[in-house]
Amino acid sequence: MTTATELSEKTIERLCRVYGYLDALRHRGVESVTSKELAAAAGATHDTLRKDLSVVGVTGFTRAGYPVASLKQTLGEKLNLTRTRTAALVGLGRLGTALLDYARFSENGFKITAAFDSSINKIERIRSSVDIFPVRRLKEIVGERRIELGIIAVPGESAQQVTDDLVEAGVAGILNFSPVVVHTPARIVHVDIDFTNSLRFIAARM
Amino acid sequence: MTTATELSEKTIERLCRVYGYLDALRHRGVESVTSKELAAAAGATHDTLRKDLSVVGVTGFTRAGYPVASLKQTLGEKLNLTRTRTAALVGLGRLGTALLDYARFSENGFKITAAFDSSINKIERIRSSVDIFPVRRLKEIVGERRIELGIIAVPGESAQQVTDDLVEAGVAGILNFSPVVVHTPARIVHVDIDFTNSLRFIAARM
DNA sequence: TGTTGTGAACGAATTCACAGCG
DNA sequence: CGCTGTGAATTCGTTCACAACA
Repeated sequence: MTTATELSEKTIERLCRVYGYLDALRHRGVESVTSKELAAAAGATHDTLRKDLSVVGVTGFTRAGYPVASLKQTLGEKLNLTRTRTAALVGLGRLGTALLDYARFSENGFKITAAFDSSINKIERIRSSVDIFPVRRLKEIVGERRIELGIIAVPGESAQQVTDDLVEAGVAGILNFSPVVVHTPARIVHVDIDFTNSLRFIAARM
Repeated sequence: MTTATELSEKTIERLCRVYGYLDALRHRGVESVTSKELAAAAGATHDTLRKDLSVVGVTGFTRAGYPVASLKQTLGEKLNLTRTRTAALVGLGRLGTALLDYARFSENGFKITAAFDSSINKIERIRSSVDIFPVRRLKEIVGERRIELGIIAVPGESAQQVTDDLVEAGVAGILNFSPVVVHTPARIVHVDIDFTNSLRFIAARM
């Protein structure tokens, strides 16, 4: 049943985007959508996107597009996106606090259930419904609460240390906003997002 | 001289990371570095990274690593990263204001010279050294000031409109933080960063 | 020995081309 | 006719293997 056909990273990324787009369509009351439109929303061609869909077993809609609701449901199951995930946020600088109440996380099944900073000052000052702790309690709290994801918004100097602590505490995934590439054991999935590097990339190509 | 050997996107991305890492090494006073270390900093293997370097003509260091300073210089020239670029920031919500004084931008040759929001309220409230304007003046200001880059931090609903305006005003590159994939003419280089989708991607893989 | 440089082999991903369905 | 589904061809990128150098 669960065809663990090892989806490629690119395929997963595109299908995740499609999933989000289908959600938006559903809210707008749209019932049917073509591969071409989905491709545009995912930033791909329709060939590629249909191939992605066929890889996860979505097939048989050989008429005029895919039904929004059921496709979303199917993708949600295939990508394991139906369950809400808990996350720990580390670093409450400007970016961290912006992420702390980034509404789109909670609207899409990601719930930040603990946040950490090294400055007692900040911990006391920030008003939030999320529990905030000093970073030295990271391993303890993340472990106890069985938090699944780590979101890193600390300076580059401490990013690898925070990564190691999160891994030791048992998270399965890490989203790293610091400007260094962090390293994890192979079983941990992580993504590095470096704003400055994205600007460099753009500058180098223009 | 300028071997426009059409670098691949992956190569550019990695070399940009290397460039940033070399800068950090230089500040730490390190003078020499191996391809292995550069590869780790870029999240790649040393084979791949050496191939990247050879593509931009960096070769001939067949002994014990590359000299930090001169390699940084060379990459800076090859990637066109030596000149400071101006950027316009659109959207001053939580993320936008965080980006407004993200120190790493200015430290790395990117200067936000104008910011825009649709809310007069916010425009008046935010204290910043950057000039802030109502978004309806975007085309006018970006055009006049010949701003090169656009950074989008508005909700998904307005992202494509803002994109179109930026393109019309003449920017050459766009960094889009909204949760939709925006579309531009082929001559414009743009990258879409969708936090929620990155979390989805991680969740789907764990 | 440890490191660079590079052609050759390999593998992955996209695009092409076309059959089939409504 | 427009859309889906999929094998084949092609392009692209990485890894391998090894020579050369210090």
